[in-house]
Amino acid sequence: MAQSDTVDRILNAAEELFADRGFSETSLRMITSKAKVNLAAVNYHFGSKNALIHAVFARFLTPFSATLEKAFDELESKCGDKPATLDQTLSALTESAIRMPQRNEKGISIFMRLLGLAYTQSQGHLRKFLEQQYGKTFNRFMRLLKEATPQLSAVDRYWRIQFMLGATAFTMSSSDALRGILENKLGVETTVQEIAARLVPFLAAGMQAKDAMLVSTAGDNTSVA
Amino acid sequence: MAQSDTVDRILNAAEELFADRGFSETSLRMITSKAKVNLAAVNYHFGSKNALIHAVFARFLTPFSATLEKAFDELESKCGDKPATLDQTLSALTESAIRMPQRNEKGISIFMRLLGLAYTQSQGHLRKFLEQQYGKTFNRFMRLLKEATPQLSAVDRYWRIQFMLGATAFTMSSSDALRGILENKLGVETTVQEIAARLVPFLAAGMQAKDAMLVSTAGDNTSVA
DNA sequence: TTGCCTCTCAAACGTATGTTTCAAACAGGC
DNA sequence: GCCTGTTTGAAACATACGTTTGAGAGGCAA
Repeated sequence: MAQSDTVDRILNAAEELFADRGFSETSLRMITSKAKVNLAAVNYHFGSKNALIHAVFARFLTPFSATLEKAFDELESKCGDKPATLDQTLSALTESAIRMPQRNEKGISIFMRLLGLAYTQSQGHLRKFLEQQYGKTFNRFMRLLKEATPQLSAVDRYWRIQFMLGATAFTMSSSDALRGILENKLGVETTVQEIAARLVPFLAAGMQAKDAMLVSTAGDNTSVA
Repeated sequence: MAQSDTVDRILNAAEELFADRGFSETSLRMITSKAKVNLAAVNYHFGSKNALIHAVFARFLTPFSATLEKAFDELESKCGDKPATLDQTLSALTESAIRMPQRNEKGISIFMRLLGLAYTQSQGHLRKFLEQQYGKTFNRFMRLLKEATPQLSAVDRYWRIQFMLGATAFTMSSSDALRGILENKLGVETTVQEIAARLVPFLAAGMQAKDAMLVSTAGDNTSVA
């Protein structure tokens, strides 16, 4: 009983503190005092701070990538040999995220912020870990995106995927702060589910925008459907 | 001669290292050794590490916000009492950024990445500094965006602006790396100007996307006007 | 020259970090 | 009971950090 209890308490505390303050700004002493365990417990159970970071991600990402693979399986079998649409592909992603069993009400938002930090904050070891652990699923998602946007040139698709990733990672990485601002300014509360529901149509519209490469400053319209 | 030389070398080194590694991950010793100046020079000339961070931002943002204010002046006088379009507003921004005199070829991309870090990394002091220093210009930009998208609710507009900022900051921040990948994979060269030209229609399409809020996963919807 | 002010330099300071150590407490099988 | 392997605890370790100190170098006016 002692073992798993300590490990979980460390993971819970670390997850929350990392999401709040980033990785380098969170010390092991903050984590262990929040978790009410001894300082040495982290190195005893995980080996190092970096390994703890990996464990925090693995605890969420391993079941999530399994769920996502299943969702992709269903999507592909449902579509037969037709390619899935862009909306279907993006929705498979967001719905898998939302349906994950959550430890508490903040579960998703904490983890979205962590993912954003992982992408933004240049932690070499983390990126390597995520890539070799979950790269396969990520590449499958990219393939689906490609099949869903056959009208785009490879170059256009490449850049627009970067735009999508940017909007997502950036928003999620600061979503707590943004939500706070929104509540103060407009008096509205927003859940992560709602943000995702707003993000998907934004991204889908952007991905399918008509090219306006030749329109420069002086000119006028960019036709958008 | 000694003075300005040291100050500039510190600023140049700090700018590059911050963009590469983030603020907390960059030590004063890294900065001073890259700049080939004494460690104490930072505290002598700037007072503290935080003040150095502010100075790095101010060196770029102060002339940029002046350029931007001028661009907005021209835009508003050109449009008379009609509101400027979304494309015009976004283009005023990107063109002002592109036209800024740059210290070197990496100028823009480095600074875009810094802006992204400032937003993502929870450095309270930085956010306060930027807000009180350049909040006026930022609010003017927000007002233009508001007038350019009267069809959006305040909440929708708020989130979509966050998505735009994310896509922009994220893409620009790593545009050097992304450009390299693109050249290797597809054999195409891309300039920052071309990326901006691709980004603007993507953003404009996203901003003007039809809402799909009622498409929800399981049961409940999230009512937001 | 002398005096003054600005700037540089090497060294040190105090603090916080990740990690290690080793003894004590605890569990379960014999 | 005793023994064995696992887990906790308080303390210390080595290192890196931002910052401060005080001596001295250099330029410039009187």
